[in-house]
Amino acid sequence: MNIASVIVDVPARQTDRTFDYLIPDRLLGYIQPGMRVKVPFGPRNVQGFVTGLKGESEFAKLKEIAETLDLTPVLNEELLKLGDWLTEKTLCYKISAFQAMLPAALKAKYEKKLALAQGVFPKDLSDSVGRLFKDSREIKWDESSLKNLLPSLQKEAAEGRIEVIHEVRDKVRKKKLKHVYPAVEKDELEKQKALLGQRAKGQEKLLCFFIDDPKPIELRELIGKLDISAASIKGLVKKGILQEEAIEVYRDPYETREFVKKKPLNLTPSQEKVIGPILSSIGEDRHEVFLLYGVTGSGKTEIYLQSIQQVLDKGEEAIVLVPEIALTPQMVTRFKERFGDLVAVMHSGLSAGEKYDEWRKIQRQEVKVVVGARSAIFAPFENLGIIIIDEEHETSYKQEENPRYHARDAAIQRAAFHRCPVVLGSATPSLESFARAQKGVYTLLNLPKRLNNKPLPPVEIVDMREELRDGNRSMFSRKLFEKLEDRLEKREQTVLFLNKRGHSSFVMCRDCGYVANCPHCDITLTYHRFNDRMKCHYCGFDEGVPSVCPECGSEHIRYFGTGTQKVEEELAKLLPHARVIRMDVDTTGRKGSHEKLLNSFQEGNADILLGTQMIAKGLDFPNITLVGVLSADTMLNLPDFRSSEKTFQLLTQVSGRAGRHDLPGEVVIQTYTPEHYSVELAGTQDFDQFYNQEMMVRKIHKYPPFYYISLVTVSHAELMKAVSVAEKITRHISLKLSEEAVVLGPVASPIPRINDRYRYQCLIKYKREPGLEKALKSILEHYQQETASGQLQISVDLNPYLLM
DNA sequence: AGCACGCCGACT
DNA sequence: GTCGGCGTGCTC
Repeated sequence: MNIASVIVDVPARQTDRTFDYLIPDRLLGYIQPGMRVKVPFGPRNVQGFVTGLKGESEFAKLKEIAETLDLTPVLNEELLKLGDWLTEKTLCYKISAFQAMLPAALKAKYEKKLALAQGVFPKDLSDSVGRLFKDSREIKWDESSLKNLLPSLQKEAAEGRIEVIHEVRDKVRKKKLKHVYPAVEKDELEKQKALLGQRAKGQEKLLCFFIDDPKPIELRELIGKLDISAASIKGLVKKGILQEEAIEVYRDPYETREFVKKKPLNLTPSQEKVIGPILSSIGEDRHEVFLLYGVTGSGKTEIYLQSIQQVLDKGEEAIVLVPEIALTPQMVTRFKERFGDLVAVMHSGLSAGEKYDEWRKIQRQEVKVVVGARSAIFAPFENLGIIIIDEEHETSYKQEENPRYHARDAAIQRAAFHRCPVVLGSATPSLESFARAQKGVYTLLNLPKRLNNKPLPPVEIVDMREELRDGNRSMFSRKLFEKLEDRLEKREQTVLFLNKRGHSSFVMCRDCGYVANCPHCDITLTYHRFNDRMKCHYCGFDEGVPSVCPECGSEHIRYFGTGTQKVEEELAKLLPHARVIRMDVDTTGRKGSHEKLLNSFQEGNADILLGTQMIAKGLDFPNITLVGVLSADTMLNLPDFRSSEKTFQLLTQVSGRAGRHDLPGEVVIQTYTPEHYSVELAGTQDFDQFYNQEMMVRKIHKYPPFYYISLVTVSHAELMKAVSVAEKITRHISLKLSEEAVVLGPVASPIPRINDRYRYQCLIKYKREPGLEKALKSILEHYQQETASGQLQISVDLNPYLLM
C-alpha cells in the first residue's frame, strides 16, 4: 500500500479524477485517506486530497508525494463519501466538494517565486537579473515587473543558476502566542527566589506566581497580570529558570461574553408529546426525519436543547443549523447558556481564522455541539447523534454557487450514515417538506399553540390603494400611524418591516422617466444615501448621481423609491420624538454592529426598530407590541415560483415578533394586493389553507413538490454566442428526455446581463428522468474548452432556489 | 488551471 | 528564412 490516489486542486473537467502518487518511505504508514498533501503536478506543485491507498497502479512512472499538509486527516471516511455524494448530486468537481466541506483557511494558496540555485550568488548572474536578488535569495514572481527581463531570466534558468518555485501554503496560519512556564521544579523556584537581589522585584513576582501555579501562561497576559516588564521574564529565561514557547491558541469570538449557565425548562404537555418520538429515535439509533411544525413562540428551541442533552448524555454530538446565525445572537446565547464550552459557533461573521479555530475545536473533539450556518452541516464530528435545522424553510440553506447543494439534503445524508434523527423546525414549513410529511416520508410533529397559550397577535391588512384614493400619500397608512403614535405614548416598542427585495431606492428623472442602470448589467442601480452614490448589487459598479438627466437634460433627477433610509427620513419628519434604530446592509456592515443595534433596542434605547429581512426572525423582546409591514407584496412580482410561499412565510414570521410575552401584540400589514391569497392567509395565519391553495397552483404549473426542476444558465460576452449555445443545449436536452418532461427556453434570464455577459437559460421540469444527469454531464464535457478559458460559462443547478 | 507542443502570418 | 500568435492536449 505505497501508492495514494489523489484528487488535485485543479477545478476542471479533465482533472476531475484521481491521480496516483508514490508514497515516499519516510511518509509510509503515515499518509491516510482524507489528508491533504502537496504533490508535483505537471511543472508545478499543487495541493491534493488523498482519497485512497493501494498497492499498485496502472500508471508506470509515478511521481512521489512531496509532503503532507496535515498531521491527521481533515476529512474522515464518512466525509470523503459525502464528497462523492455532493459531486454526484450537484455535478460539481470532486475538489470543489472537498473544499466546500472544509474551512476556507485550509484552501491552498499558491505563490510563484524565483530563487537563486544552490551555491549561486547575485554576482554570478547578469546585472539586470542579479539586481533582483540583492536583498534576498528568493523573490515573488511579479508578472509586470519581470516583463522585460523574461528572456534573460529564461537564459539563467536554462543554465541552472536560478529556479522557479511553486509554493503551496495554507491560507491562514494557526495563531500562536508566546507562552511562559517554569523550566525547573517548585523547590528550585523557591531556592532561586531566595537568591534574588533586592532590586529584582519583577523576577520575585514572577517566581511567586509560578510557585503558586506552574502552568504555561500567555506572555502578554502574564505581563499585564503581574504589572512587570518583559525584561524581568527575559532575565529568568536567560538564567534557565523559565522557558518560552509559542503555543497554538484559539481565536474565540465570544471570549469577552459571559454566559450564565441555565437549567432545562419544564416542558408543557404538548412539548412533551412532541419530544417523545425524537428522544426514542435517539435512544434506538434510528434514522428518521422529523418536521417540527410549531407556530412562532411555541417553544421549539427548548425541544432542540433537550434533545441535544439526550444526545450528549449518550456521548454523541449534535449539529444545529440556523439561517445566517450572526443575525440571531439570541439563539447562540441560549445554546451557550445551556451547554457552555461544549458549543462551537460557525457563521459568516467570523474571520477565516476564527472559523478555522472553531473547526479545529470540533476536529479535536473539544466541543460536542456546533451551531452554525449552512456549511456547519459538514462539521467533522465522528458520532453524530442529531441534526437540527431551524427555520427549515429558509432559502439560505441552499448554496447558490458550486457545489449548489441544499443543507437539508446533506443533513439527511449524514444522519442516515450515523443512524440518527434530523429535526426540521419551522413555523412556516417549506411546501416541499410539508408535502413529504403529508406523504409520511417525514414524521410530522405539531406544536399548534404558543407557550402559556398566548394568542397569536391579531393581524390587520390595510389596502394601500384605498389610502391613496383617500388622499394619503405617505408610506404609512392612517391605521398604522395611529398605532405608532399610541405605542410611543405608552412607551412600548414597534418593529417596522420593509420588504426590501425589489424595493430599494433608485435614481429616476421626473421629467422623462429615465432610470439609472448599470452599464454592465441589465439592472437598476441602487441609491445609497450615506455616500450619495449609486451602486450595482451584482457587479459592484459604483457611480455618483448625475446632476442633470443624461437623456433629456432635466434637472429633476433624484432618488426615488422606499428604501429603509427613506422611511427613516419620513419617520423623523412625522414623529420627530421617536427614537429609531435602522437595520439594513448599510448599518450592519461592520462585524458585531448587528448585535450592538439589537442590544440597544432591547435595552429600550429606541422606540422603533426599522429594518429588512434580517429583523424578521429570532427577535424575542418582551416590549414589542406592534409590528408594521410597510409593503407586503414587493416580492410577489418577482419571477420566482416560490414568491407566494416566501411572501406568506415572511409575513407570518414578522407577525410572530409581536406580543410574545405579557403584553398583547398587534400586527398591521400594508399592501397593494390585499386579495392575494398569500397576503390574505398570512393575515389569518392559516398555514393549512395556504398550503392547500399553493399546492394546487404548483400542481397546475408543474412545479415542486410535484415536479423536479433544473436550471441551465449560459452566459457569454457576445449575445449571439450565448443564445446559440443555449439553443443547442436546450435542443440536446429535449432529445434525451421523455415525453413527460417539460423543457422551457431558451429565454433571457430575468437579469439578462451581468458584468457585461449576456445570460440565457433553460428550465427543465420533470418527474423522473434517469437520463438527465448524463445529458447534462455530457453537455458540460462538450463545452469544456470554452468554459475553461472563461469565455463561456455554463451553470447547472439541479433544484434551483433562485431562477435568476 | 498552467504549461508545452505545434502549426501558420508579418518581420529583422 | 525566423519570431511568435494562441488552438490543443496533458498533467500520476
